[in-house]
Amino acid sequence: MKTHNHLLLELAKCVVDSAKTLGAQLTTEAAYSAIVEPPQFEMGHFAFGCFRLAKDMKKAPPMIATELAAHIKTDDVVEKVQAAGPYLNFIINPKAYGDLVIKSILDESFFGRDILSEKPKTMIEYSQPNTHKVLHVGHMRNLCLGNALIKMGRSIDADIISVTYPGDVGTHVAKCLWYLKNHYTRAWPEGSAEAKGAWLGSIYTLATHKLDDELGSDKEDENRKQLTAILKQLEAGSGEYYDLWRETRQWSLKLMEKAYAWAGVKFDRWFFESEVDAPSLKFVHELFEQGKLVKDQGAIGMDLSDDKLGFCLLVKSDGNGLYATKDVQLAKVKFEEFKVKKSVYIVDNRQAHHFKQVFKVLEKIGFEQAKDCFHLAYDVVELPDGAMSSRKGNIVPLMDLVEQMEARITTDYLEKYRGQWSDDEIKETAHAVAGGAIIYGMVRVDNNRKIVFDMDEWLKLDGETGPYLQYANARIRSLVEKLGPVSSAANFECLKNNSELALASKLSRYNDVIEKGWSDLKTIGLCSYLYELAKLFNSFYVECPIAKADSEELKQARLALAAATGKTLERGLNALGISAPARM
RNA sequence: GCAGACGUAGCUCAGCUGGAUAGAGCAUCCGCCUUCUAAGCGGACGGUCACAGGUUCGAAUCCUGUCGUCUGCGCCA
Repeated sequence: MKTHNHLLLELAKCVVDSAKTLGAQLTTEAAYSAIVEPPQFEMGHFAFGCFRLAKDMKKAPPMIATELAAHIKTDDVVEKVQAAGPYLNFIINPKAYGDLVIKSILDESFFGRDILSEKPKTMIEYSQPNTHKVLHVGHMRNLCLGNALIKMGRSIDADIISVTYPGDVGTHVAKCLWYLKNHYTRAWPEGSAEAKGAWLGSIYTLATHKLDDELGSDKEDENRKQLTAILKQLEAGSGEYYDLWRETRQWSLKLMEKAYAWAGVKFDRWFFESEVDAPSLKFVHELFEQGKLVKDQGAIGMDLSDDKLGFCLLVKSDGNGLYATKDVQLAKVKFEEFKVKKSVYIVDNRQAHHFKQVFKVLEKIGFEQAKDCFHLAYDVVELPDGAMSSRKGNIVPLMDLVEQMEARITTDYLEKYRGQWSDDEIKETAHAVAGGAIIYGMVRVDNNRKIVFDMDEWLKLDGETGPYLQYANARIRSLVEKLGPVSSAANFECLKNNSELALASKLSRYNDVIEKGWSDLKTIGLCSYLYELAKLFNSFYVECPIAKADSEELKQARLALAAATGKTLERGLNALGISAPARM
């Protein structure tokens, strides 16, 4: 493990030295990783729990803590050390916060530290929306989660390729085109491609309704025949439906691009289902000929019942492939063409069984990278009245949410600046704040927990929200602008107030949080951290005036602390995919 | 039936590779803008951590079982 936190490293060395005088062996790494934060800051800024040492030393932890404390001298880093039960509590010298934390944040060396011990080439696949369907808030969770993880990873120099995998072929496309051509009587809309993309989603909904309604009627048979004929044309790559597909597909993709642009998401590579479709069948047939797959009831697949995964179907009895077929092919491309070592799939948890099967198949056909394939499952977004479905007609289209959010932010908060700020800035700020609210809302909940999307709740911007973090940052920007320039040569020893020290202490943890978030592939830790940081700042802001500080040196130290907080907040927000407006 | 996820305050959620008195936000109530941005700050109220056993010096956290909710389990994606 890398001991990149300089402050914790100093404390760890202290503990090791002290333990040595007592005759106990302890590695620096072990000491480093055993340092925690006490429940209350007043008790100490950091603490070392003596439970591990208790076994080696054959003494009770409180006794060890007392003995360790007696052998630690205070210095530029440790201002005070005291045993409290089984813990050794450290109070850090403000000078150390200045030297080891604030200064390095201000010159940004803090953020450039070498944190990861391993950097395998990692592909992260996320955002797999279907063309010809509605792009709704449910898709936003996947998008925000993937983008945040990639931003976090890249901020500490992880080697990542980001890819998306839109579903541009399949029965859903056929249904949409079928309705459009045969049953849509009104004029097609004019306007932008992305607007037509959104309209296309509504056509798909109409199509499913009609097909459902006619199920069991005399039309059912004819409908099925028409859909099959459409699919044939799409497969053959010619015909009126193929031409229509090419045109309409483009509209949906434009809508996706608009959503991605809004969220600030960029992909290194777009994989389309249509491009892996044919090769996947070819590949699976090769595997069958090599004897790696079996035929059963006219279909081809792999029997995984020994692994308690059932039968993985790869070619249907009608000769067509399935979802799993394409995923096997796509994985092959990822391994062979992109040479990835690790492969992460961000897909909702209903696909857990599917991916277990796919990864097992990959392993059995000889891809040893299969063991480094990981399905990052997350639970879905629901509405208060249940799961989102076009059938129930309870879908919140993504851009509806965005527009409502931006409108609300403008009227409630930004209109007062009209005339004072440019119209562009108001618009950009509304965009940034809406992004903060939506993205933070999506990534602050742990992956395996369902999100119930309640529009009214989301439009409120108090409490633990993205805008709360952005607001703290905007306050800092304003402070620095009014009271700057910021000097990192300030005398930090005059920071004595706990609200100053707690803030500095929290700053020191930033890299630890990012590292853990990336290694766990979770965003929640960073969300909580930034919220706590902003909260500590807001308390500090109220308790510790900067402009009217008792002395010039205190003013400078506080200003530097505030500026360092701002840099960290901005950095952290960006690592979640959230932008930090200069004022709001 | 089998498998997986979840069950913590009225509501939404943190905390979970065992460790100090279980924490936030929302809602409700009480304070704070002539002073650096009130999208803010301070305080009050609110909990048999689903239940029952077990492991341990110590369990919301680990194990087993029960109950409840959700999801998945061969020709959809």
